[in-house]
Amino acid sequence: MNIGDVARETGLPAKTIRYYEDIGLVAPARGANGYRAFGDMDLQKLKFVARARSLGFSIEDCRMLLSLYEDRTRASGEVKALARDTLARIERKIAELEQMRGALSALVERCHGDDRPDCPILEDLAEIAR
Amino acid sequence: MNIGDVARETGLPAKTIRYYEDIGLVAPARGANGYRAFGDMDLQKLKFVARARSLGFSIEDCRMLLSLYEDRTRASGEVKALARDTLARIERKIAELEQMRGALSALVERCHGDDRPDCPILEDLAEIAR
DNA sequence: CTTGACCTTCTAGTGGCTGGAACACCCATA
DNA sequence: TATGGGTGTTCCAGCCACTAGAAGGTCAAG
Repeated sequence: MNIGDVARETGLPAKTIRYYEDIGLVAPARGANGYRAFGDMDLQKLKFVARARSLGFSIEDCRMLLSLYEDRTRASGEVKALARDTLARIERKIAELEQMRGALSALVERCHGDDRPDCPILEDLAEIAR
Repeated sequence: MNIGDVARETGLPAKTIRYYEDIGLVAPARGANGYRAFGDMDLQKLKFVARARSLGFSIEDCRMLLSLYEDRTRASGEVKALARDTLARIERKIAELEQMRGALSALVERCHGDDRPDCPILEDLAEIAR
């Protein structure tokens, strides 16, 4: 399989796959022409990583998860701890964004948004700067 | 005012303030010793930016907002449009993170997280990779 | 034989800082 | 007057996870 096929299969851009090779997440073989030759295992790994990334795991988490996945004797506790940390990080981020959304949407609602120059949004920004 | 005072007043790290000068958001005067000498307007601007950043506006948005703020004749519609775009971006990000949270928390709950090697989290990652 | 899709490597840029080195300066105390 | 600690300065490098783009090699169809 060439990189384009893998990109289609995994949904990852080819650039990203090359980057993942660069940082050592996968190590595809090379054909005589210098093209990357991806095997089934490479494809599996990349799908695994794509899924983990979509769940919010960092690249380093993914590296860890891959090695845990390959270690048939690992305890599920390790994986769960990693997942819980990730979940907590996601939840903090959500809370932060919800805070922003609340404040900003209140301002947007109060701003009439027409041709007049007075604007509650700028007033809020400036007032807090006082 | 020296940079340290401004950092205390605005809550921004001194490094960040230097960076803001670098990219042209503020242009403090310089004293004879080469130290930045911040005036009241600089302080106001930095507080304005800090507030705008905390509401999720990008640096480029902040630049725009500052110039809109300085333009006494600008229409509030421009500001509102910028704020609405920012709000939409925040809402998309929240939705994405909530999606992650849902999927990941379901997995975390199903994982017993003890010494046994079977782990629904890894199984999910691998299964989708099939 | 040409076209066009694909592949390669490489450098550099994104956003918004942050860390650290190496040096200058200011002020209070001994 | 020495000195020591807390400030300030510049500059370069690094973070994360890619992404853009240039310059070129390869392959299959018509």
